[in-house]
Order: sequence, then C-alpha cells, then structure tokens
Amino acid sequence: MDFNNNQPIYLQIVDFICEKILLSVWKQEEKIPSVRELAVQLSVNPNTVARSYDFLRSQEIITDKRGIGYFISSNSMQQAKQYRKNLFIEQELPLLFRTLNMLDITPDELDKLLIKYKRKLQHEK
Amino acid sequence: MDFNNNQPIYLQIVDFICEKILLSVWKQEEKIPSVRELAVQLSVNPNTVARSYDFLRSQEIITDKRGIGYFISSNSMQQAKQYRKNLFIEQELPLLFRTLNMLDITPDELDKLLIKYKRKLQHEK
Amino acid sequence: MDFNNNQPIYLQIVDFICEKILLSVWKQEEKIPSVRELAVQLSVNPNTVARSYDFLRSQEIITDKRGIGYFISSNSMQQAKQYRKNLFIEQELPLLFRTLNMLDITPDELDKLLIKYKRKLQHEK
Amino acid sequence: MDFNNNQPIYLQIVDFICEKILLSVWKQEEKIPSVRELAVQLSVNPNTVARSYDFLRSQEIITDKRGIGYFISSNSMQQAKQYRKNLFIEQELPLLFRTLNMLDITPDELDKLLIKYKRKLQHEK
DNA sequence: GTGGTCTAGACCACC
DNA sequence: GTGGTCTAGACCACA
Repeated sequence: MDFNNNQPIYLQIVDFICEKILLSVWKQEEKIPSVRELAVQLSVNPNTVARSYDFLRSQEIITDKRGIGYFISSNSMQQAKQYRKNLFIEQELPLLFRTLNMLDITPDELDKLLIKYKRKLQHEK
Repeated sequence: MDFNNNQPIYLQIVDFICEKILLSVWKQEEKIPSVRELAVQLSVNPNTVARSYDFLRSQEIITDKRGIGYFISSNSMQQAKQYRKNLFIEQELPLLFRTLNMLDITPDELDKLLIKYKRKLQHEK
Repeated sequence: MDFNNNQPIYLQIVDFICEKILLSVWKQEEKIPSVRELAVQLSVNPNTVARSYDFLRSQEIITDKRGIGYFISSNSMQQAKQYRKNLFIEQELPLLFRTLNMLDITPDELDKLLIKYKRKLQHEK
Repeated sequence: MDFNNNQPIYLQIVDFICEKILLSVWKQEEKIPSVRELAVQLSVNPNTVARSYDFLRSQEIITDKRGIGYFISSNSMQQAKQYRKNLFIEQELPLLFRTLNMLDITPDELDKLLIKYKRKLQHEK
C-alpha cells in the first residue's frame, strides 16, 4: 500500500479497511490487526493507525475491547457502505461530473458504457 | 501540478494538455509553451515534456513548426476528446464500475446523483 | 484549572468548554481560543487541546474555519446539553444513586433537600 | 485509593472509613487497623491517619481502648450516617443542584432517571 | 500483549 | 498567524 498526498494517511487507511469490509475480506465480529501490527505492515506510526481506528469506531464500523483488540462491528457492512457512499458523493461524483461534461458523455452514454464493460467482464470469465 | 505514481509522468502531462484544450484554455492554432518553458513550469526534465509533445503530435492533437514551436492543431478538439475518451473507458470506467458495485449503486441511482449534483451546482451560481 | 486523574485530560477540557457554553460564558458564533493559546493557558500540549476541539467538532458543538480558528456552532447549546446530559446519566447518576442508597435518602427526601437549598440560595441574594 | 486535591486527605480517609461502616464492611464493635497499619495501606503519613481517627472519635463513630486499638463504636451506623449526610448536604448537594440547573433537569426528571437506573441495575443482576 | 493517553517537535496548507 | 497531520517515544490500565 502506497499513499498519495491528496488525502491524510489516516483516512486512506480508513478507506482501505472499509474496502476490506465491503468486499467481505474482513467479516463481521472478526478481530482485525492490532494498532501496532497494522502500523508495521503499512510502515506508518502507530498513532496514525490508532487515529484511523478511532475514526472507524466513531462511525460504528469497528468496536474495541480494551486489552484485547479491535473487532469488525455487527452492523459494519451498513455503516461502512454509508460512510463510503457519502465519500463517493462528495469527492468522486464531482470529478466524474467534470469529466463527463468535458468529454460530452451523456448519462445515457455512460449507462451504455457501463453495461458494455459489464458484458465484457462476463465474457472474460 | 503533482504527479501520481500510477501513470508515467509524460502521459500525465499529455492529460494535462488535453484538459487545457477540452476546456478551451488553449485554443486552436494557438502556440503552446516551448518544451523547456513547460519543463520549468512543471519542474520536470525537458526530455519528459518532449516525449509528451511527441505523443500529442502522433495523436494529431498538436503540430510542430520547425524552429518556431508547437501549436494546437486545427482538429485538436476532436482528437483530444477521442484520446481522452478512450482513456476514460480503459482506466476510469473499470474503477467506477468497481465502486458502484461495491456500494450497491445502480446506474439509475448514479443518474439521479449526477442530476442532483448538477442542480446543486446551478443553485450555487 | 487542575486535572484529576480519573478522566482523560482532553475530556476534562471538553467538559470545561461545555460548561462555558451552557453557562453562556462563551456564546454562539463566538471565536474561542486557538489550540496553541488554550494549550498555554491550561499548561497542556497543543495536541491535547486539538484532540478536545476535534471531539467537540465531532459532536457539532464547535466548528472550524481553516486558517482562522474555532467557533461556537449555532446549535451549540442544544448539542452541548445533550452531550453533558448523557455524561451525567452515565457517570454521575450511578454515584448519586450509590450515595443515596448508602445514606437512606429517598427520592422524596432528595427533592425536599433540593428545594430547601434553592430557598437558601434565594434567601442569600 | 487515590486522593483528590479538593479536600484534606485526613477527611478523605474519614469518608473512606464511614463508607466501610455504612456498607457494613466494618461492623460494630469490630477492631479496625492500627494507625500505622492503615497508614502503610494508604501510603500516607501515620500522623494523617491519627488525625482521621481522632476526628472519628470526636464524632463518636469509633472509640479507642488504650494500648489495644480503635474499635467501631456501638452506635457507629447512626453517627456515620449523620456525619456523611451533613457532608452530602453541604458539599455534594450544591454541585448536584448546579448541574441539574445547567442541564435543565427537573427534580421530577431526576426521579425518573434514578428509577430507570435502579431498574437497569436489577435487570443486570 | 492490548488500546488509551500525553508530550515533544516537525512540516504542511490556508488566510 | 490558524488548524491538520505525522512521527517518535513515553507511561498507563486492562486482561
């Protein structure tokens, strides 16, 4: 994992974990790496991971058990999707809108392109 | 301008110039900065800019006049749009598709979100 | 201000600020001391104050304007009261309950004591 | 046991002992730790404990038998309750009153909160 | 071991 | 100046 400069590292880690949850790589009630462990894996300061975990807990995506570790919360899927969707709407949607406008791609054409891509993926399977 | 790590810098510069054209910041037949000039502006090696210009010429987006400099070609708009659109389909569309799937956003919902964002922009004007 | 050891300093600062708001010492839309300023006043590390402010912002009690400072938010009164009330119920109520039980003070007697104290206060005015 | 700064330590020890009596941890006529013993337990100066014991004797909560030690007096329960109740009224009640006022909690609401908490406790048993 | 907190000091972007 | 982030290293309570 390498970090870009546009967004704080701790939020990039939050995203990284949200994806793990949304793609069911990390499942409900499962223990996740300890603060120190993940910090070593990602080559960042433990405080930075702690900040990510603190943020995820405030969003009720993970829960902590003192002296034991952090766990994916039972309603993580819903919470993570909610958080990530807001991010999409606030950050990615404007960029997409700008690109579509610049390239004169109508919503209708975008739909067709998405369907085409989906078929292509299925064809490759 | 800061460069991501995902793509060669010379292609990122190509993109940068395509946007200038598509957003009509640089207009048809207009002279564009010299290789050395732009290299200084972007803090990159002149060779890198030269490679970008070479690529843009091969796409018929710019033309060169020996001893004078590079110019936006007469059909730049169309060519740039074509090039950029291919890029969108090959690179951005798959990422968008993945995100939409992950967040359970249907094409229909995406349309609505785009319309909502458009209205918000107009409202802010 | 001196800190006890039972509770994190950053939460004691949060409490300190909530009181300022609830008692209308700091009013809506008003600028509050900068992170560094308050840190000096309270003789704590700026990071600790930053953590308090970050927490208060997450509770929508204060808002930040980048490069300018923090401000009491418009609905601070309501938010601060809500936060402080939860704290009362979770932390102070159990202690009160324990004391009342230990001293055989019935809710009825507590009411009378409170009324008596109120009258005493009014008498002193 | 760790001491707050608000009150003399010897009075905090008095409180500590009153609680032992009120919660029937130390029972009537029972011998209590010697001055030196308790001083070691609480990591305070023996003089401080001596002062506490002296105060408790003046309140007729404990009695001393020369050369033997201190004992919980026969009417300790009543005396301790009386002493502690005065303390509650003089020190804790004003703070409670202030908090209730600040948070707009009526005596009626306080009653309800206490009942609710009592039920919660019983539920947990 | 775990997480939670705090300090110290650094650099950045914004105004 | 302001807040925001990150690192480094320390100590604590809990289990």
